[in-house]
Amino acid sequence: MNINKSCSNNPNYRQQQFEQNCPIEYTMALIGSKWSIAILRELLKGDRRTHELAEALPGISSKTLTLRLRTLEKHGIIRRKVYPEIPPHVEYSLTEKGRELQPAIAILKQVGQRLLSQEEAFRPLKVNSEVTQRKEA
Amino acid sequence: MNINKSCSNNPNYRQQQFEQNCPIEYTMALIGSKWSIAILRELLKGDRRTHELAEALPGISSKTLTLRLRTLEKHGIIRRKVYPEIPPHVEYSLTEKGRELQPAIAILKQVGQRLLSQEEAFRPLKVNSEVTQRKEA
DNA sequence: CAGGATCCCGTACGATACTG
DNA sequence: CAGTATCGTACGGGATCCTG
Repeated sequence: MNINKSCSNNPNYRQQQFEQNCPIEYTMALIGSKWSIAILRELLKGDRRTHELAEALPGISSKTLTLRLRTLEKHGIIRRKVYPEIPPHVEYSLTEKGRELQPAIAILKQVGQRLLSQEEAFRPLKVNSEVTQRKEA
Repeated sequence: MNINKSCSNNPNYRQQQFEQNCPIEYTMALIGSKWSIAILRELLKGDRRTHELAEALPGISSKTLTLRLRTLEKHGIIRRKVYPEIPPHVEYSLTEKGRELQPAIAILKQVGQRLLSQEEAFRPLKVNSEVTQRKEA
């Protein structure tokens, strides 16, 4: 596991350029930016036109939407189909490769649920640094 | 699944403050920032002193390291033990809650490996937008 | 309708000191 | 050794306007 070493001392973390070697960084580059997962979740439900995505993701800016879509496309995660009509018609769909992200997204959700429930249960949520006596003394 | 709706139109994504409801956002708040996973992976190997972490994570600044550690601690992911000695001695360890992040990290790695191998296999890596004829016509 | 071009801002992170 | 304080920067992302 050379991941700790090679992974994160990388200024371009979560950018188009990443360490090229670290699988974790690669995944994070795909799903780590703000709207990526939301877009992917939407496309997991089915193909979507641009404005359908925009409407399903209230708050996203058109700039960010296209930027994320371009990046995902670049990595072969989604496919972009242009129907040369007027008005324009563009449809996005997940590729097979893109569907492989689903388990990752699912786990992120599962783990989050478990951790959230624990957070509610104990309600510490504040720094509870312990001061301990010397280890051996 | 109200996640798309509630999840990501949130300006504080991946910050200490998050939507409080979305599990995915919560997980991303924990592991989404640059050095989080690297730190967690190191602590998964065993308890670590501050400088041990710093040395294992070449490139991280002391500021960022402590910031990440504080955040993780705040969420009950790690534990901070202070041995009041001179020179100071602080030791970090994963909590039980923190260990639950391991499967997520593992999946991120697995998925990344699979996707990376496909990337090498096909080497498209460029935008290959298709222009298609009208759907029905 | 899809999306490019600008302008702007918050902030996460790095570099570099400096303390107890 | 562990951590804070300060300063500077890059960049992700929002808002707005504009085009084919």
